[in-house]
Amino acid sequence: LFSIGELSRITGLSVKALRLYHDKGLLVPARIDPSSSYRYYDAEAAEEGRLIRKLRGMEFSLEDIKEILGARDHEDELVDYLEAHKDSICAKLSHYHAIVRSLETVIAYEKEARMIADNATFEVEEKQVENILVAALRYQGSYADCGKAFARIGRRFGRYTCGKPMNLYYDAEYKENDADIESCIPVRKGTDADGIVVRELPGGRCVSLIHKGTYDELGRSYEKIVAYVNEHGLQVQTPSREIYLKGPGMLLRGNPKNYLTELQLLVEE
Amino acid sequence: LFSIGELSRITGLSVKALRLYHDKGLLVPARIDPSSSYRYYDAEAAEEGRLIRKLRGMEFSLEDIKEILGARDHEDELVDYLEAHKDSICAKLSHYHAIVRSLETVIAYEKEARMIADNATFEVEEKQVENILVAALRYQGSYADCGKAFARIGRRFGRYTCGKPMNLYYDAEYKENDADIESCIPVRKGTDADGIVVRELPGGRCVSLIHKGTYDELGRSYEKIVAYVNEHGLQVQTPSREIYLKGPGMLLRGNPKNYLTELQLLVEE
DNA sequence: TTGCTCCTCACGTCACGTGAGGTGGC
DNA sequence: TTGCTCCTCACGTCACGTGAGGTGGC
Repeated sequence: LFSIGELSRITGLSVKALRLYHDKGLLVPARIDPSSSYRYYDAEAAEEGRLIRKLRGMEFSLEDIKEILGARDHEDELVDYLEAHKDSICAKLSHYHAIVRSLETVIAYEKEARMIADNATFEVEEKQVENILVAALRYQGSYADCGKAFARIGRRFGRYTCGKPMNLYYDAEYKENDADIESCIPVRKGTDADGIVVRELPGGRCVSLIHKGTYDELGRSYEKIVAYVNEHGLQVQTPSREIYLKGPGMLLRGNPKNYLTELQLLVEE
Repeated sequence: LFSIGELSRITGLSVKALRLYHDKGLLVPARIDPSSSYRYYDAEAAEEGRLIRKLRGMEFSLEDIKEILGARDHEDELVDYLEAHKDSICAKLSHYHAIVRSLETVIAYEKEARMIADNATFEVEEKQVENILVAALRYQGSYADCGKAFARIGRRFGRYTCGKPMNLYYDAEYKENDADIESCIPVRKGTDADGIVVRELPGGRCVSLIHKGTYDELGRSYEKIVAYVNEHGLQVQTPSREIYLKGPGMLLRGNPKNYLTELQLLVEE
């Protein structure tokens, strides 16, 4: 016969657990010393204990285990238990998969933003931009409306997106309200749907400046980029672009001081 | 301002949860009516609530969430939290994967046994058996020793096994002790190791009987098969084979009355 | 008065872990 | 006496859910 401590070492179950299993009638000692109340277990209990440990390792509840031990002899029932349990574990698996995927998305977004911030000069630069395919929604409104627009595009084209969201501004000057805005998200493919147009934005020579900070302060960066354009006698095309490299994420809002926005003015070659 | 019920509907969090979050300082009402103690929340709280719900959906603990909300502005910290959490979820994923795999193994074993039982006639039959590659351990001992032998082979060749374990008996008559036994498990491939020999068992014409029940009762089935052999004037080869189609599984012992054991006597063509 | 929303305790869940305080034999 | 193993409460964990019993305004 084994004392509780010995059984614990044999089975790998804690003494506390063994006492609990006794209380619950899962694993009952062969003998209990009447004077000391010491529990003594037999070899069969050791086997049972090992089995219980395996089942606990598979996250069966104590209640389930009791049923399984009780239904020892009826194998169809056992298989049903196992299958039901397998299904519930599979459900957890896909749940955790989904969590990992969204965590990875968020982490990748943050790391990319860090990369961009580390490599940016925050000075006006000239560069070539490629043609890009986007899903686009054009409307009259204020900057504040673009959140809803991006959400709407995201819902339709979420699985095809392949770049940062951007706004195109068609007005020559800044307008608080009733601005002519086109909100775009780059996509790999897609067809027009729900008022959203899939089209190719033409690339070309462009003047670019990455702005770091809140959107309120964008004006200063616009000043800088316009000054550059004038200084170099460049001919600016409409629309201008604002690319939201890092903004309030889908999950975390982040610190607005770290928001990154690229201003792009396409110019005549 | 929203009442707690309204906020609950907006955020999808239960009223009980919202009260708890208030107690824990996670989501504090904008105003508390002094006379009625009613909680009133503002629009910002609604945003917070939605965020908390997302984070809870990702199985962050309330404590984690408090830290995350507190570290809102320090993005490196946030990313660290997310990555740590991702790692812990990935650990769970692989744990659950392992559980599903072992459940599937057990379920498949039970279902196969059911299939065999359903298709078996439990009468003596003649058939051809193929050559099979096995990992084999030969020893002098009693039937009771074969459990250890199979365990030892399983440890070495577990990943290559592709069939039911079997014993070969080299003695002409039954011996309780000091029997000459070879315990084998079919394998896809493998090389000799640890005293275990990988070799090909020759096939051929054989007389077979599937025995249902405990091992104690095997004698009766042996009687039956020997009677058949004699009746048909067949020449039996040594060793005889016992194939354990269904026995005490690795997890569940099952009902010994449902154990299935195939007796095979190879005979001269 | 009835129905609705809100309130505050207090207790339950699940499988133990963590003491506290005590016993019994070497 | 000290150290070890065992015992029995009682309480904590985590994020709520489930009442019970009561309030306040329509």
